[in-house]
Amino acid sequence: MDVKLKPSLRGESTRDALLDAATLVFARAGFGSANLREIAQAANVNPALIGYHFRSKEGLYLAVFERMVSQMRLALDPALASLDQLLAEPEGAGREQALAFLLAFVENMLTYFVGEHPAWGELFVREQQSPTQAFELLYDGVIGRGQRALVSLVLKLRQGEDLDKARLIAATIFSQLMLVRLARTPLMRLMKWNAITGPELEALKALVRRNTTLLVLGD
Amino acid sequence: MDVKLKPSLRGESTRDALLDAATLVFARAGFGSANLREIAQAANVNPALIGYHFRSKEGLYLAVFERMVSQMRLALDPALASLDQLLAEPEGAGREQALAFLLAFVENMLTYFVGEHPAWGELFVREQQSPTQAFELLYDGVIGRGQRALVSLVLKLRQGEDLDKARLIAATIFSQLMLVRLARTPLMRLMKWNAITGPELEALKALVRRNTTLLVLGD
DNA sequence: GTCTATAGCCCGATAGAC
DNA sequence: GTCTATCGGGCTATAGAC
Repeated sequence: MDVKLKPSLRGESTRDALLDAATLVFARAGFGSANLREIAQAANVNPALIGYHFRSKEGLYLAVFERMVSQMRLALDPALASLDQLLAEPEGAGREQALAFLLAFVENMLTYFVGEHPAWGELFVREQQSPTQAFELLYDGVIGRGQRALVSLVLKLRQGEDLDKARLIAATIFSQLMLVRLARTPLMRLMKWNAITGPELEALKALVRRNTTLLVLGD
Repeated sequence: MDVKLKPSLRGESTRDALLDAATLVFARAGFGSANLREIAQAANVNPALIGYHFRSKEGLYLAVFERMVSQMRLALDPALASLDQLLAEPEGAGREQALAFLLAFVENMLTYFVGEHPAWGELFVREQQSPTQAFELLYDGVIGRGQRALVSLVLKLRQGEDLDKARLIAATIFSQLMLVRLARTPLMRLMKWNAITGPELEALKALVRRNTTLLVLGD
């Protein structure tokens, strides 16, 4: 009777260990340059188990994104739900709350990708730059939703704005968030920073708040 | 007497063909995933000649960046020279010209990387995201100079501004330019574009002008 | 589910003829 | 300078024992 009661307790833990290690290695090296032996070693797991659990390198890569997207949605979905409430208010009302919401939204994304989950930030950027099959998972799960949220907020704050212009403004706000991931090295040289931890992150948050306010309210 | 008069006419042309092909392949695949046989085939050249002309894959990669940087400087250096003249004017004078210069500068960079040399734009972004030895060539040749130029312009337009804040504003302006390279796919989906050619590039130029003006003059 | 062992492939580099 | 041929190493995937 105890057979199959916990059919995969051991399997689950090696699966998770492989996903953790793969997240880091794929983030650093990208799909093509990542090495399955290295991932297995970092996970303290036999390399052949990758084939057993994920079928192939590509299967492992996609599983990393599936888990990442579902985790991201735990943070994103509640925010989107409260945004829907905000947007339900009549046209002219709630502009102040909309701005506050927008600023909190971008600040949280910055903290999330830079401070809390840098490897996810890397994977996120890599797939946008060189999309693979995993891009669809990302787009359906978080990118598309995030874009629509930003566009809605921009429209709420700029009543009657042209839709294309609102979209471009939203895209600009979004792109700022990747400044740190993308241009990390030149940024650190320019600022004479040795790392991006507490104080540097605070400076970036203040910058992003300022920029976002200007971009969404300006002209 | 005619021996050695043109010591490398044939060699030069295969060298150039290899550099042209390598630029495209490295831009698309990155250093690690690029394939020397594919490069040789695209250049219509025997694969063994890569070793002869560039010693190794890494040698070829660095040669691509050396050529790219020297070409970029042909466009950048005259602009920086005229900027020096502008900056030589007394503190309060020349603000209008400074803004015009800044807008022309970012617009030209956008045209350069998006419309004229997309592969260079790719290589440029890749090295910032994952720096290798080639990053030093880029930084000394163009990135560092470009950063300093942007910071000078920001300071000229915001007299007495805190240096760190001026640097961060300059970095933001710079990051916009990479929006297209970095977030090409999600941007095109959001805007429902099929390609980024004439009209789309014009829309982006207008956006970057607007954003830059707001970012450099705001609050 | 996990392990060992290895098949089979692709890649960068280079020796050596021309 | 260019070509053919190949070496040696590293990679993913998998067969088969436990």
